[in-house]
Amino acid sequence: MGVETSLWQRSRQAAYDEITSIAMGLFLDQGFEQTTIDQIASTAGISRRSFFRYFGTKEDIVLGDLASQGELVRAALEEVPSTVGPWEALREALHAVDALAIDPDVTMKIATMMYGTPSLRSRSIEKHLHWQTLLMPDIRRRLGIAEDDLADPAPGAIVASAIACLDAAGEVWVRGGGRDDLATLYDRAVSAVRGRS
Amino acid sequence: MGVETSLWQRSRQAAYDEITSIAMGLFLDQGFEQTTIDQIASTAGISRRSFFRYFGTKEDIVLGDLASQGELVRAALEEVPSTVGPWEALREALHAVDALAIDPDVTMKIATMMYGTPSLRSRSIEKHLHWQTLLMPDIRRRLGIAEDDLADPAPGAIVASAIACLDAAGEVWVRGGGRDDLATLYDRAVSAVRGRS
DNA sequence: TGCCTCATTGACACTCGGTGCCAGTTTGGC
DNA sequence: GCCAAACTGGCACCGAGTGTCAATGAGGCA
Repeated sequence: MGVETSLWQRSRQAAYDEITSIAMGLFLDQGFEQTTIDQIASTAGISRRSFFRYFGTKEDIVLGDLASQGELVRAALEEVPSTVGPWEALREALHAVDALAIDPDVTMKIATMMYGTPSLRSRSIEKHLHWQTLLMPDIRRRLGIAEDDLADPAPGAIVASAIACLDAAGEVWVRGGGRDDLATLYDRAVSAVRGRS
Repeated sequence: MGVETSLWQRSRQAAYDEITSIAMGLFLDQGFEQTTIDQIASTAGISRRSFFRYFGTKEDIVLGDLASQGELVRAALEEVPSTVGPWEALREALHAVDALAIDPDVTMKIATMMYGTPSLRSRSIEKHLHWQTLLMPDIRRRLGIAEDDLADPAPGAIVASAIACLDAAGEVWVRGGGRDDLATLYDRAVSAVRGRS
């Protein structure tokens, strides 16, 4: 019962958004590692301690959405009819993320920063690992493997490979300055992996 | 000129090995995150500061070898005749790592720790990412792609997928308590990814 | 044997990310 | 207008990692 988004939740969200945008500005301006949390907090006008009530880690400012995006991909994946094969289904599902790219210029800057900052890169991999666990059950189902059969490496391997393809495509996309289309690069990566020309 | 392994280098190596073994003992005993560097240092009878002259990070104690193993795999990969396709060649090359497993019991414990400790897991993935850059040139050659053509996501995708398969296989191997053969699991993962049966 | 040199070492101080705790303040509900 | 619950800021604290510097110890050389 009651409204889902209480007044409190909304103002909290507003603060969250503002901190994010301020921090992002600092990151893009002077680099991720060169920006300290004290700086972010004081710029945002909050205490250092309060910052950690909004974000668990510094990396979460950049990657915070990634966790929820994982849920999004999972939802999209389960929308795909169960007759569709794993690869095709994953292709569909991963397109859900694609739809979020708002400003391509900013996206490019963030992506460049991510590929160039070790701690960010490693955290993003961790998040992708989490995607893997989210998507695996569905793929396992598509392969006709029992829910509780954890002895088959196939589902994990397929999901991990698909994500690896996305990653490889992303890297080329960044290196190319965003000239190519990410979806096209992804398809090319997948067909290379699967052997089909 | 002169002997490669000076007396000094050798004693340093001995100290390195001893610290590693002491730290590993503590890790396996009380967990990675529960073990502090101060504890390692004092147990090993060195100062905290000296510890960081042997290891850049805490994770490097566990994963230090992984970097050099990457070189090993690269060397093994380049041994494989250039007529052999990328997947088969990678299969051969990755077996080079397999040969290092000395004590299967200890290997199992370390692997379990690695898959169960977030920071270790992400660091190990980072190292694997480094493998990727090492192995890509050879695979690019095998695919008949020009050295300077970086616009094709294929080589990176294939290498990353192969490593992802190894990772997925490793996870299942650990979960299964080492009952299955890692090489077999890897093969199964790869064939699942490539669509063959 | 004694000296010179240079790498290694330990100690101290410091930065930065992250957490636990507590007391004060704001906010929503009644 | 009051009460309880949640938010806030400040403080102390921990652990990882780095810079600096003085002391020490071993090897080379006369």
